Formats: sequence, C-alpha cells, structure tokens
Amino acid sequence: MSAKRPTLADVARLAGVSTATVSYVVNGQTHGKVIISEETRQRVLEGIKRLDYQPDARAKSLRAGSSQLIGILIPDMHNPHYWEIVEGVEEKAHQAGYELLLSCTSLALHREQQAIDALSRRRIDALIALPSFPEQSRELLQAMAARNYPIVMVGNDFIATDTVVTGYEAQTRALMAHLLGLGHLRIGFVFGVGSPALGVNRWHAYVSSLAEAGLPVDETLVDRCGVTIEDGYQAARRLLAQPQPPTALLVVNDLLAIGVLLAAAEQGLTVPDDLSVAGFDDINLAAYLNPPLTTVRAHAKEIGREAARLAITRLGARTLPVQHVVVQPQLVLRASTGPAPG
Amino acid sequence: MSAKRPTLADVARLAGVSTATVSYVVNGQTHGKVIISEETRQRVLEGIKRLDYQPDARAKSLRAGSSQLIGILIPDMHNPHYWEIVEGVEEKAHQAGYELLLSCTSLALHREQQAIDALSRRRIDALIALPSFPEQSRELLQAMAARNYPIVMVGNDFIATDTVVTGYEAQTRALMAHLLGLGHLRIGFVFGVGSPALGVNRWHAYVSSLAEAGLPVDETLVDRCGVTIEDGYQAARRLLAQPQPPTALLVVNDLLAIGVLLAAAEQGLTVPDDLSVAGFDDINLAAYLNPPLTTVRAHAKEIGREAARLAITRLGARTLPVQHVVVQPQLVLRASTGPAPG
DNA sequence: TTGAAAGCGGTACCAA
DNA sequence: TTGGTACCGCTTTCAA
Repeated sequence: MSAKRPTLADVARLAGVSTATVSYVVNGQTHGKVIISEETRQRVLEGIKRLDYQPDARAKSLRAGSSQLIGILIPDMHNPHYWEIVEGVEEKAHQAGYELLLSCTSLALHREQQAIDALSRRRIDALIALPSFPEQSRELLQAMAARNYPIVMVGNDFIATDTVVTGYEAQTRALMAHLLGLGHLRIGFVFGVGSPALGVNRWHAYVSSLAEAGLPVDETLVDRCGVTIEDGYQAARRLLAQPQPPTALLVVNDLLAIGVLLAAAEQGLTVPDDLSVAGFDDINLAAYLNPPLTTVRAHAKEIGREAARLAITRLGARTLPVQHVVVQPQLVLRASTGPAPG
Repeated sequence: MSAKRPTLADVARLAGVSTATVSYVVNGQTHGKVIISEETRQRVLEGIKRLDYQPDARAKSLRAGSSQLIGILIPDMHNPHYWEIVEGVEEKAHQAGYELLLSCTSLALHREQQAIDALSRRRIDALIALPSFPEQSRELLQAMAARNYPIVMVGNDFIATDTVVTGYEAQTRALMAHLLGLGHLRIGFVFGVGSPALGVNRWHAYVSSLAEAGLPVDETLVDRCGVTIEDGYQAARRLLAQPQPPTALLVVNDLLAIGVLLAAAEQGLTVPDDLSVAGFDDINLAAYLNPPLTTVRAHAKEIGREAARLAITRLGARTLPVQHVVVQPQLVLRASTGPAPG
C-alpha cells in the first residue's frame, strides 16, 4: 500500500547500472545511435517491468525543456462546435506525440486571463487560442509570444502570429442571398454571443447584405441574447410574438437554433413554411434536427487540424514567416429554409 | 524576442535577495507566519512585476510533491452528458485550487490505457475515472491506487475505491412502468453503447421489467448500434421499417434519441401519437428537442461535483474509509411519450 | 528576517 | 558501452 513511486535511481539500483544508462534505455536511443548493449538493455527493461516504473513527466519536462503539451483555450464547453475543433487538434497533436491541455473560459474575461496564465505556468510548448475577448487578452497573449511561446490564434488575428480563420462573412452573404432569393423581406437575427468579438463577422455581413438589398436593419427583428439554448428559445419567442414577426431567422450558431426551432413549433409555426431558420457552424446534430437545419459549415475539425499543424510546424521552425490559413466554410442547404410565406 | 523566461533566481538578483526570499513572498507566507519584512516584500514584488515572472508549475510540482492537478478520464467527447459531469468536477476542483487534466478515450481500449498511463506519468494528484472498459482497465487502475493515487470511479465500482454511482436501474424500471402503464406492449430498445459495461444497468432493468410484465424480450425490437446520432438514426430506421414495429422506444441515451426522433419524423410518424421515445441522461438539449424528450435525468453536474468532492476529501485524508455516493436519477416526463396507438 | 544549500526526478555532457 | 555529475526551477530545512 502507498508504495513510493519508483524512480530512475530505483531501476538503476535494481539493474546494477547508472541512472544515465536507464535513461538511455527508456528513451530508446540517443541521437539515433543505439549505444547500449542488448544485454544491459534487457536487464534494465526487466527492472522497469519489475518495478512498474513510469518516468515522471514533470522532471523530464523540466530538464528536457519541453513538456510535449499543447494548450488549447476554448470559450465555452457547451457548444459542440468547439469540441469538434478540439477533436481536430487532438488528432494531429497525438500523431506528433503531443498531449492536450484544455482550458474552457466559460466566456468570462477573468477566467480567460486566468486560464492563459495557468497554461503559461504549466510551460506548455504551444498555445492554440480561441479567445472570447481577443482585445482584452491581447496583451497577455503578446507577452507569451514574446517569451517564445508559439501561439496559434483561431478565428481572429488580433496578434501577429500564426492564425487560422474562417471566411464566415462571404458565406453569411451567400446565406442572405439564399433567403432574399426566396422572397424573404423580414429577416431577423438571433444574435447570442458571449462576447462581441465572437460574432462580428456574421453581423457585418448581415447588415451589409440587407443594405445591398435596399432593406433597413430593423432592430425589432434582432435579438441580442445569451449563449444557451434557452436564450435562443426565449429570443425566438420574443421575436415571433411581435405583431410583425420575421419570416426568416438567422441564428448566430446551430446550438441556439435548437431553441429557436422549438419556439417556432410551440407557436404553431411550421418550419420552413411559416418561418425559415438558418444557423452557423454545422455542428454534428444540425442535420438531425427536425427539420434538418440549413447552416454554414465551418469545417470545425479541419480548423482544429490546421491549428495543430501550424503549432507543430512552428515548434520545429521558430523563424518561419507567420502563417495564415483560411478554412473556407460552406453553405449547407437543408429543410429549415424555404420560400417566404404569403 | 525570444526572451528567456525569468526564474526565481532572476527575480532574486534583481531584488538583491536570495531565491528563498522570493519563494517566500511568492507563496505569501510559510506555515501561516509572515516572515518577510514589508520592505523586502515590496522590493521582490516589484521585481516580479518588472520581469513578469511566472513560477514554473513543473518545478514547483516536482519539488513540492503535488501537481494540483486532478485527472479526469471520460469515454467520449461527443456526448454532452460527459461534459456536464466535467463541468461539475471543474467547479469543485477550481474552488479547491485544483486544475483539471482531461482525457478522452474515444471509446477505444488502447486509448483508455494510454490515457491512464499518461495521466499517471504527469503525476496528477488524483484521478476521476469514467472508464469505458472498467474490467480491462482494472489492473492499471489498481496499480495506480496501490501507488497511493486517490481514484474516484464514476458509474461503476470495479475497483475498491471511492465511487459515485447512479441508480439507473430503478429509474429504468420506473420508465418501463410508465410506458407499460400507457399500454405499450412492443417496447424496443436502441442500445448504442461504446462498450458493454456502459449500458448494462439499463439493459438489465429493461429485461427484468419486461419479464415482470409477462412480456418476452423480442430481439427484433432491439438494435445494438454505435454511439453516434447517426447510429441512433439508422437503428430507428431499421426498427421502424419492420412489419411489426415497436410502439415505444427506449434509447440508451439522449444523444442517440435525437437521431431516433428524426427517423420517426421521416417515416411520417408523429411522436408520441404513433411512437413514444424516451432517453437517458437528460442532457441540456433534451428539453428543446421537438418534441421535448422524456428521459431519466442523471444529474450529471451533481455527479461531477460529488466525484470532485470525494477526490479532494481523499487528498486530505488518505486513511478515511472508502466512500460510496449514490446520485439518484429522476424520471422526467415530457412530450415524447404518450399512450400506445390504436 | 534572511540566506545557503540539499534535493525533487530526470537528461545529457564528458570521461572512463 | 557505461558512469559520474551538473543542472532544469523550485521548496524548505537549518543557520546565521
């Protein structure tokens, strides 16, 4: 019970060799040359097995200067969109022998800054950041970058570093064109974001699409709400209860659209006959909603993969010029949008 | 550019004191007694600010013997149910000054064992484990426990340690009673689990409820499928396409129920008039599905909180007798279940 | 009230 | 092919 964890020294003692030798064996080889005799190797391996020795990652990391840890900062663990990004990161990171240290900031500025700090203290090798408050956290991130932490920013380019961004603007326009083409004149927006920075691209495209179509931005058709499904549900209820309700609703992400769909059903509206609904991200379940949701696919997993790729590349080539990757989203038309009623 | 990260020694040099002194002020006080003069303290603080010093968590952990890290192992990051558990753990852990190291095993045995190993090497202070393969991973877990790692098992008690379990059996029975009471005689089961261990409790209760009602287990009403929404969708399609389709469907978790609901809608079936559907877990979005889903609420967040509480308690009292906590689930009746058709 | 120094568990250089 | 050992950055005892 309570046996002390064995160390290199314990193994060395048992095998009758030095700690250096054990270290060599554990790490396979040094600089590509196998320098330990097979006999010694076996003896050491035997000792490792006997003691069930597991190297201490902290010590190794401290001495070796690399933690083999990639930190990732996401805004909110309630939105599957972010998990999908994490999944992509994880896939690539594991392939390259890195593990992930995940931090959720729950859309609170102080939590975000805390998290960045904590990650930095853990001496992660690189950071993949999806900050909720890129402007306010900019300084912290800059400071890390100055310390030679490779940082990949996802979704914005507030600091001069490797980035992967999506082109949501263009696809928001395409979505608006789709809706306008279906004859919708009262297109509302359920704009539930945890921080202003997180939705600007969609908002701008919404406004300018409206303008180009000669339509005003009708603030009675816009609801700035919170980030939960319930928030989306309540927002849609408010919007749809008005004397002049919208005939189509953009929802800032698919998660909120779930609530919107239910609100519509509860008011006796059929989607898309009475109301068209469109989301963003194309989270996994978007295709399984009732009706399946028209949305803009972000390619979340690919975003994650790209981010990891950039981080890992940077780790091996600090002086490479800054890289910018754009993962182009894609309009996915499903059954939740249709011709304007009437 | 590329500035080396400052260490205690750098701060000490700048402030003209020893590293010990810096360590004292960084940690506030030693053993409750403030022993550093205010003047020195200020000088050190000044140096810390100037250099933007951040202690190295690895070194601290190595020397101090505690990583302030609680590891948590979950089967699958696609199921919100697990995230809700993580949320509960995080809440309590943070309160107590611990951070979380999260590992998803993607329902693969080798990934699970890898993850346990990795967590162990990182020298987490405690492990909260939701293993997908409790039997196969038992030995590994036992080995950790023997090394004095506090382990909290969630959802099963395959090793003798602190546990938190849910009483899904009883509530599955209650759910079956509800359905039987509504006149359903052909109750099917969409049984999509990543590993046998993950669903036994529900399965057993299903079988015995049927038996008690004098009904046979009709294997044509049971579909053992995968764990994704798509799997649930396909399973429901198969089940409903039969000549003698079920009139009610138990779905092993709410996530799969999403797919089931869509499959039903596509076949032109109205839920609950033509088909009753019930899930498990009561994930957040269950209440927002169309129709809102009857389910068994696991109280996921509470499970997480309890697990964290157990772990933290254990950290402070190694010799306490083993604790077992039961978080009682609760039947939540919503609109997806109703009287048997006909 | 402060400092010197011995480690925590590894890695890797230099010698043997 | 192997061993001795300095050191990674921090904590903590013991002395001053």
